[in-house]
Amino acid sequence: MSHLIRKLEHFVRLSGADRAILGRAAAERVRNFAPRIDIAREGDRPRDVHLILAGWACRYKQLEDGRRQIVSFFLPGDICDLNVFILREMDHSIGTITSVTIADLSREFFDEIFVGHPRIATAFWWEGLVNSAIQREWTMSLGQRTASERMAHLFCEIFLRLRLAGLTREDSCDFPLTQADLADAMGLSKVHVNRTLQELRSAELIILKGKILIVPNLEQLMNVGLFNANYLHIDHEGRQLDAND
Amino acid sequence: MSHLIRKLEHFVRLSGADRAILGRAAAERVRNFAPRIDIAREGDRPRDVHLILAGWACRYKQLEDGRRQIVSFFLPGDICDLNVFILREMDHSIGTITSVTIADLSREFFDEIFVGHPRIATAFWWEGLVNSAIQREWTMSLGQRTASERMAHLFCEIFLRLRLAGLTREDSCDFPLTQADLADAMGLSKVHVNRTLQELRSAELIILKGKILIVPNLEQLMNVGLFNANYLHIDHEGRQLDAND
DNA sequence: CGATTTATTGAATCGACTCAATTGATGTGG
DNA sequence: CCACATCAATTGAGTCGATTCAATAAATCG
Repeated sequence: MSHLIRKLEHFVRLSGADRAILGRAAAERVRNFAPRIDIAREGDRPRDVHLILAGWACRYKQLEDGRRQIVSFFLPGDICDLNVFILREMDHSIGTITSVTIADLSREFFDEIFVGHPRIATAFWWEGLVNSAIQREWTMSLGQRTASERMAHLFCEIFLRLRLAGLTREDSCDFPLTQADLADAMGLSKVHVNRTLQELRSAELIILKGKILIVPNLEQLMNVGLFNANYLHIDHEGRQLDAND
Repeated sequence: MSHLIRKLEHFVRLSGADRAILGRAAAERVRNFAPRIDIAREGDRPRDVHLILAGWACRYKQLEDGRRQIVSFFLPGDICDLNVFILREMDHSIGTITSVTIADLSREFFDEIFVGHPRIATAFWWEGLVNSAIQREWTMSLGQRTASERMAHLFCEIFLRLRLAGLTREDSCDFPLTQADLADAMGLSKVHVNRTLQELRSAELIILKGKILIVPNLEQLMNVGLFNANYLHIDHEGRQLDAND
């Protein structure tokens, strides 16, 4: 939960009461999943909105012949689409990467938020808009960036998103993705991911070993990935809505 | 306006009053744009939510070195992100393809909808969720589909979206995109788009000439594009919210 | 510790790209 | 309404980024 609050507070400052409501909602229906398990499958009826409390997960889609694309990653503090439950069926699957803890948030919780807690509501809107922007940026990456630019870009994005959630050290963070995961996310073959990683490593842009990523020089990596952080909208803009305590 | 209503009614049946409200909102602040003009630019402060009344537009992003990616198309009846105005600046540009007529919808209009008109609010939510799903599907296309699959898929998507808005004849529709537009949208070179089109044409999957697209056999085209319409969520699911008149 | 997954390397191939030139449309002003 | 200018579409040839297939090395896990 703290990861969500930490993230949202980059946009809107919440009151103690706001934080308490979020804390309660996230403590109610908590579930744990093993690594490499589906939380939801394409075709399922969406019931609740999931909040990731701990661990990494992803959305993915698959073609009949097995080709698989990871369309987004869920990091701690991320929420899947607000209001999904108005749809009849999932158009994609959600699977875990590591072991994952989620909280299921009910329709009623959101009804309550949207009528009585405008600051949280605004923060949720912001979260959703940023997720859309991330999806657009992935479209950009897949369409225009070369393999190494694309990888560098993804490393920047994940590093910054983790930092917002308070999940980085100085210049390092956990990084549990396998090269196969990276391949599925970047639309590249495993072999080429491997070679591209070697390239980034020998340029001393990243150190990636034992599920830990070190970014010695973020600015440099951003340059290589043609990374512009504007799409993450990390400006404290909700000021007019700030709580006073 | 009628295109928006027509589209939304695939999900929620609206009342006469609902339709009237939408009609009024869309008549208030109407603007016209010439073809190949920017409606909004990356970096601008977002002021209003735009509703496309007529014509085709697109969102696009550009890298410093000029590489350009169209990340989505706007067709008549489409709305750009709800609540964009809470963000400080645009992370992408919006440009016209043809001449375009838009209506600017204000913050106040949405406040009114979300408190007093739950059916419209639900329909807007649905619209937004479908747009997210479309963006994910583009990620899938760019990451996994081959050039010809990708093109076939796009033709299917556009044809179906236009049909929802009431903008197709039997098996044909307007199609004002140039091969350069297609290239920017599909992450391919112009030359390769040209060759891929020839391939689809000689397989008699499409007839594309003079800005008119004919799809002689949609089912066949869907097979080639590995197209599954589930992501458009065109099931009349909001039934419980239907108006009675 | 063996078993399985993950990472690495080499070689051959192919899909898509670039460059460059040509043909065909479209549109505008005189 | 034609002539010219511009933009859009097409074709050919050579190249390159990324792929596939296959084998090996290194981690990780029960």
